[in-house]
Amino acid sequence: MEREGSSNHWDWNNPETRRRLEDLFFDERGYIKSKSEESKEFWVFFERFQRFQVLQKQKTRRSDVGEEEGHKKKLADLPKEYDPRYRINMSIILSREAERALHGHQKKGHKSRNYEDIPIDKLTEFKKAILHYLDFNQRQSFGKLTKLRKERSSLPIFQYKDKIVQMVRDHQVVVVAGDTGCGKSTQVPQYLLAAGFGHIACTQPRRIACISLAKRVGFESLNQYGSKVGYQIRFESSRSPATKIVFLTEGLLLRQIQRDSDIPQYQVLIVDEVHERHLHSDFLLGVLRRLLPQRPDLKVILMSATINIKLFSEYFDQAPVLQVPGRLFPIQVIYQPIPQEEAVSKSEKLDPRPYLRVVQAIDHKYPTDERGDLLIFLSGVTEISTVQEAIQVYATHTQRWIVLPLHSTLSIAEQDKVFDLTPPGVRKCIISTNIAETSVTIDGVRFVLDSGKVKEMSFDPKAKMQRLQEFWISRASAEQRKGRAGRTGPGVCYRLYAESDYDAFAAYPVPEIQRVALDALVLQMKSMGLGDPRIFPFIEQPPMSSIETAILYLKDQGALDVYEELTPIGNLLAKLPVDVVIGKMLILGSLFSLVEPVLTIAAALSVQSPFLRNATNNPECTTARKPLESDHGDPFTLLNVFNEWLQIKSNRGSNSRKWCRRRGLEEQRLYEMTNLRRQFKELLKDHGMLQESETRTVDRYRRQRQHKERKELHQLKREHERTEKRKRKVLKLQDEELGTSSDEDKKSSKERNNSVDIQDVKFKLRHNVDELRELSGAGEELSSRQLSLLKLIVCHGLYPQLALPDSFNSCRKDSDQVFHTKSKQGIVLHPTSVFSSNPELLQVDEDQEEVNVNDSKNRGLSSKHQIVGFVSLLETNKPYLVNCVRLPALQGLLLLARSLDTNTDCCRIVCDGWIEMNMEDPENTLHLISEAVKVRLAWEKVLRSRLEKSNRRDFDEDDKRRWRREIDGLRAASG
DNA sequence: CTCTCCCT
Repeated sequence: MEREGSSNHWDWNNPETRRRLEDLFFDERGYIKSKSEESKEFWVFFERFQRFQVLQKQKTRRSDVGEEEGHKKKLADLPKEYDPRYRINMSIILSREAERALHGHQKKGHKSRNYEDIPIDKLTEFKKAILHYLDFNQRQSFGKLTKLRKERSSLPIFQYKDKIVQMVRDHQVVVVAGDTGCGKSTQVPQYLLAAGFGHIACTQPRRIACISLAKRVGFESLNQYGSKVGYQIRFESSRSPATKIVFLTEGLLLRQIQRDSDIPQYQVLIVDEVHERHLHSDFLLGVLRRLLPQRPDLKVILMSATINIKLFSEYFDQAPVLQVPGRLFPIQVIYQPIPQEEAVSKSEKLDPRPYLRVVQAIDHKYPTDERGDLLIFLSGVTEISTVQEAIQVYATHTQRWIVLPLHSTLSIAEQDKVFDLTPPGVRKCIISTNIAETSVTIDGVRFVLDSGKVKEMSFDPKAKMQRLQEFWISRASAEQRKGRAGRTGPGVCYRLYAESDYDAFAAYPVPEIQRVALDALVLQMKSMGLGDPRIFPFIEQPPMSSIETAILYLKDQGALDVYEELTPIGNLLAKLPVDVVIGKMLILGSLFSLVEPVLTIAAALSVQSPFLRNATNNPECTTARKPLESDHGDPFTLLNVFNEWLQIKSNRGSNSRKWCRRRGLEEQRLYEMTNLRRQFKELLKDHGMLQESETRTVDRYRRQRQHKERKELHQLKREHERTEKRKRKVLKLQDEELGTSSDEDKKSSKERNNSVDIQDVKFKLRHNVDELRELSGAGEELSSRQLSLLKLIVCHGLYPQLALPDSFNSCRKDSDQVFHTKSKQGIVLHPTSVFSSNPELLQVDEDQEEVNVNDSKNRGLSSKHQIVGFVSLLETNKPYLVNCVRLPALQGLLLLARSLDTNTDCCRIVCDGWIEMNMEDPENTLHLISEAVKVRLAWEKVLRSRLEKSNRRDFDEDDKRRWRREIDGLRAASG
């Protein structure tokens, strides 16, 4: 009776009821884990199932069709091949408690559990629902699996499956050449795994490719391998001991080889996209060629587009080649060379008219209800803006296009817009750099418009200057660009050059190794014991002058000795994943109690600038940025940005995303910096340059709070992962009258604020913000003494990258300030530099002189003169100094210059044979020089002894005391 | 008055 009664008032939706059922049926042994994401999914299913059953009862009350049959037909579209044999054996899915409850075997002692008021028919019903749920899921998986099998077997490469396996069995090196869409990157690793190979690594030039390939391959196997497919990139890994296939970046594999040249952890190495000819992949091929005889059991598969295959095959002793056809739709090519008068416009600005004409032609020729977006390839950001402006006018007028720029200096949010959808009858017009050639793949592109131009970085070894210049693309690039039109259907490629131009293009782009500075490469080669880099058998030799320049530079920097062997410093530099310049800062920085800001600056100079270019036009942003600017130079501005951001981060309740947006900062770059500085710190510790930090004592209250917060963060992360499915937004047309964009921005930013900031969650799981803030001293202002030491450390890293202001600068306007280096005259400040907008900081201000002469030692000397340290020299339209620091000339040069020459009466000092200082007080000059020499000797001694001891961890107390004394002396003298 | 693109 009682049971009947409670059954009538039964409510499946009662949370308490649900909790109790979960307790009873879901446990650790069960297929549905209690409180798991799956249990949530189950309840969603359950509600549908209940509704369905009610419906079904009404319909089939008098029908002969069994209830169960009915469900099966309605619940899912299942393939005919499904066989109920695949069903899970029910007996194992229920917890013991549940079985007892169902069979009424509850023992007296278990009364506390109190299931008796749950009616037995409800228990049975619930059990049935679980059964259906599991069955439903299995059928779904089964359906997915058959669909995937079909897809996989329709890939062009599928025909060659056995052939590939056989070739790999028979040869140590195999080349697989296949064009876009043949499926080589996803299938080859799986074929090899299925054939019994294990420990498979597949390298990719880009991080995102590693993640998406691991995801795709994991998905194709329906995660039946579980964690058997994974990826590993810097700072991120989904690898586990069970991983059989790992996708990793070329750079990461090279670091692994540097640690253990035999890489015993791998049996098969697949090097993908070798045709792209990146510095890393060319080097990796060289390293592997050396390794093969030592590892006869190692299998290497090179994967390439069908480009220049002979080169790769020959490099590996005529390795066999398998060519696989690609799968692209046909693409019509239309050559439309730019008329003479538009090709060379007077303003030297790109003429957008030929581009606009193509857009209009598309509107004219193709009905708006036909699918297809347009992708325009241009060489650079300014070109994109010019063309964008012109097309936007037309787009606003016709309401048929949404114009989107795409390049790497755009905020990540803006880059992601190219994946959004358009309203019906509207096409996307994506105007892009070569980022869309390989790195960003946009489906749905039907039209490609190719300018035929690309900007490429080259290197001038004489001035140690980077040069960014525009060139014609290669035929290979032209084909790659064209191919972007045929991914989802037949396409059209408009080329704004003549077919004869195309024929005159180079066949391939110049490999990176032949264009860039090889400092880091040579250093790494030395550290890997690869011998003389001049005679290393690269697949294609870099210019000998590049190698010589690199060796000379490394010698000059003390990384190589006269025999071109690694010095202790060089050895350490080779292990730091940064430019030599940054590595030197880190090494010197670790000798002082100023490591923390040095770590931050080194990290900041190793990532893309967090300052978004777009925001420079926004006056609100520039005002909000003002307080972050440092008088001392750009690296210090970056330091301020990081420290301020960290303050915001550790302040619960404040929104760092909003803080960044207001200042036009890309927060992602700050996250990257946090990861980098931690890696630097750990490497310096590993090599004995820093002492292990004492474990901090945290009071119990705080520990509890941290524990609770972490739990919540994990919960948020899981929640996010469950609901992750990226929803593509529908883009809006720009309003004809006034840009509704600002309104739109506000709205979308609000929406974004409401959702979980997953980057913030991940960041807080990875780093202890409070600890980070306290350790990095983010809240504290540096004393002027610390600041001046910090500058010296930074400039010691930069040395000899120093520039002198031209003596007539005070007569020039802000943007025309001229500087000189030893090897290059007439350089200007990059407009992003603080000094560019505040050039007076670098000028000798006669009024200020009075104020400065309060230090007796410096009386009458050029302490007011400033020299400029810079991180890099970049020539675009003009040669620019990038990332500048100012340094008091006298102090800086005395402490940094390689050579100091004086005349007999000491009224002149010539530094490094090019900077001359006129001294007013010869007696004091001598004193200063001897002080400087003392400091430099101490500096060197400390460094050497630290490096020599770096293999031993046990510094004795005497050492420490001595170092501290010397460093203090040094600090006093240089402050 | 401004910078192609990756990566340890």
